[in-house]
Amino acid sequence: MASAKRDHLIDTALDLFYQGGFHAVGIDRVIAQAGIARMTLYNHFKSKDELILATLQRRDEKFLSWFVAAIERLSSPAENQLLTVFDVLDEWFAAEGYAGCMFINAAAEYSDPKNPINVATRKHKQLVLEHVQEIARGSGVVDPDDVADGIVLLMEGAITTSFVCGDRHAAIKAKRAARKLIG
Amino acid sequence: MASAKRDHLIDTALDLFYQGGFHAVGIDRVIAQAGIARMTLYNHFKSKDELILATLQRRDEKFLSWFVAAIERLSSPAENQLLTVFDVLDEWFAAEGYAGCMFINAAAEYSDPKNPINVATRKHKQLVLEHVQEIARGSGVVDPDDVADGIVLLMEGAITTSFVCGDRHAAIKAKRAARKLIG
DNA sequence: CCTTGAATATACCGATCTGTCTATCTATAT
DNA sequence: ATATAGATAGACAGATCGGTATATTCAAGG
Repeated sequence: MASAKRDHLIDTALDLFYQGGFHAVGIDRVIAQAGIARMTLYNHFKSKDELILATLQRRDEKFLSWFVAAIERLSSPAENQLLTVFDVLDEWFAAEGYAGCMFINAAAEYSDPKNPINVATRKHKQLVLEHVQEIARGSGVVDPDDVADGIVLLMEGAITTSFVCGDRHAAIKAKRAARKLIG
Repeated sequence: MASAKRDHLIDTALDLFYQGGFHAVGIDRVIAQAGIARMTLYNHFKSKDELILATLQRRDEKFLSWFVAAIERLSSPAENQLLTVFDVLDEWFAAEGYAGCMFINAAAEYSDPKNPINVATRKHKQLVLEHVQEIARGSGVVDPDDVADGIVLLMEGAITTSFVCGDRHAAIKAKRAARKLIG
C-alpha cells in the first residue's frame, strides 16, 4: 500500500487541488506535475475521487499536527491558549500559497452530504472542534464547550474572511473578538 | 438588454450553480433546465463566465434585499438588531435547498483575485460588512466598527459551520457568542 | 541468470465540455 | 403584407474529461 510513488502522487495532487480546485484540475495535470505515468496513478487509486479522498486524508493529518504543534510553539504562559489559536491562524493566512481551508473548498464543490468527500470534510472539522474543546477545558474558562463553540465560529469566520475577502487582519480581528468572548 | 428569456436564464443558472457548483454544472444542463435554445444563451452572454457573473450579481441583489428586509421583520424593540442578524441567519440555514454562501463557494472554485468572479465575491462581502456596520453604529454600541468586525466574523463562521458541518444550531451558537461580544 | 512485479509510454475509448454555424421559424411593428 | 429581430433545433468543432488496454522497460530478489 505505502509506496514512494503513491506518496509523491498524493503530495502533488494535494498542491494542485488546493490551489486550483477539484473539478478544475484534471488527472492529466496531476500526472504531468508529478512526472508519473497515467497507469501508475490508476494502479494506486481506483478513481479521481479516491485520489481526492487520499489528499484530504493527508491534508487532515498534516494540518492537525501542524496546528497542534504551532499552538504549543506560540503559546506563552501569560496568555490563554484559546487566544494563541488566532496567532496560529495569522501565521497560516500569511503563508505563501494560502488558499483558505481545503475542506471548506471541498464542501463547496461536493455538497452532497452522502458523498464521501463531503463526509471527510465534516470529520476534519469535528476533529478541530474537539481539539479546541480540549484547550478550552484545560484553560479554566467557565462553560468551556460554549466557549469552544464561539472560538471555532470565529476561527471559521477568520478563515473565510481572510481567503474570500483577502483581509490580512482577519485573525487579529477574530482574536480581539475572542478576548471579549472569554471575558 | 433586459429580456424575459435572459431573466429566466439567470434564475435557472443561479439555482443550478448554487446547488451543483460552477464547474460541475455545464451549459447543457442550464439550457435544458431553462428550456431555452443554446444560441439564445450565447446571444445574451458572451461566455459561461459572463453568465456566472450575471448570476452572482443577481444573487447579490436578491440576498441583500432579503437580508435587510428580514432583519426589519424579525427585529424587536427589546433586542439589539446586531443579535437579530443571527435569527435571520437561522431562518436562512433552515430554508430548503440551503447550500451555504454562494460567494464563498464561488471563491473556492475561482481563487485567483484577478478573476472577475473572485472580485464579485469580495464586493458582495464588503456590502454585507457595510450594512452590519450601519446597524452597529445605530445600535449605540461602543466601538461600533470593531463590534461589526466581530459580528461579521461570527456570521461567516456560522455560515461555514452550518453548511460544511451540517450544524443546525450554528446560528444560535453564534448569537450566544455575539451576546458576549456586544457586552 | 532468470523471474516477478512495478513503472513506463502511448494509443485509445466514449463522454462531455464550451462555443460556433446555419437554417428555419415566429412574432411584432411598420 | 412585409421587413426585422429574436428564438429555435441541431449539427458540428476542437478540446478535454476520466478511465482502460497493451506492450515495453526496468530493477530487485531468489
